[in-house]
Amino acid sequence: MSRSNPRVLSTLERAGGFASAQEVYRLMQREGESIGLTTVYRSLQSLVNDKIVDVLRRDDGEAIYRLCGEAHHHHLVCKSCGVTVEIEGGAIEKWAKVMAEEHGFREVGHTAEIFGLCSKC
Amino acid sequence: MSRSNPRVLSTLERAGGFASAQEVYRLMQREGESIGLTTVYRSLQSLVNDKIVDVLRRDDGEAIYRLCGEAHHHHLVCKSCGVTVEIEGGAIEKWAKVMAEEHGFREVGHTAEIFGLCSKC
DNA sequence: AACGGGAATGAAAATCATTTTCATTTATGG
DNA sequence: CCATAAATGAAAATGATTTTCATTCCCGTT
Repeated sequence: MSRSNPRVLSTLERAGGFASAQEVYRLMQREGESIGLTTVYRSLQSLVNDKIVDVLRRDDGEAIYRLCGEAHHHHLVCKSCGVTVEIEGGAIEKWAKVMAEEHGFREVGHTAEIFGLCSKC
Repeated sequence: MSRSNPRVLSTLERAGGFASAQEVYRLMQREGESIGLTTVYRSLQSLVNDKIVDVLRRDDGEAIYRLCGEAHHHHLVCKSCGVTVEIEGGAIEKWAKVMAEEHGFREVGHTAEIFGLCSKC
């Protein structure tokens, strides 16, 4: 087995929110870090095993990672120009928790996004 | 554009529950149907566009499809075994609408999914 | 300092689902 | 019939992820 390279975790932190393995890798390259893609994948896997990061899937199937317990937010995205607003999801948090309990689910997380046309578009 | 090959839909129905494109393809082959993998993918995409089938992701990132219920709903998905429960999203509908209005967005839609471990896993 | 063994690393190849390309076949209306 | 668009599928391309494997690094022991 292999343990996580600390620079990977630190980069994921710095990325804020979700990032895919490829994105973490590109980010590290851009910042001049010398690291292999393989090591990024291995480190992220290890962090997931250790429950230090969560893993989700984007619509296109790419795996995205984020720090566990990191205060998360949701997005309001414009379909046309792509502008994004971070929003609070208080109601959602509650809804997710209630729904999960109702059906006997544990260790629940959730995703939610709102998309539409912003005032300019 | 292309329309859905009816045999694909019929096979997906017969599969019951979720099936991936590859599985639908293999199933059709086993049943002696002559069809190309490309056509299976195209048909499934088309069915998704037409909101006739839902698409989700397995843990390994493979896309899985199944016939869609009628009403707008959200999903509670088990990360481990993939079992899925359709749930009402009253709170979410309201939340999405309020948030959108607050930021001047129009023509809004939303996505929301809850995932966790079901009682059996 | 030299040695040895296990862990970590990363380049390159392998895998696998999915998409794209493109030439061919099929269906359809005029 | 002909023309033209739609459908089809084999093969190649794509892209994320995993595997392989040779090399390097680390660390405690002689």
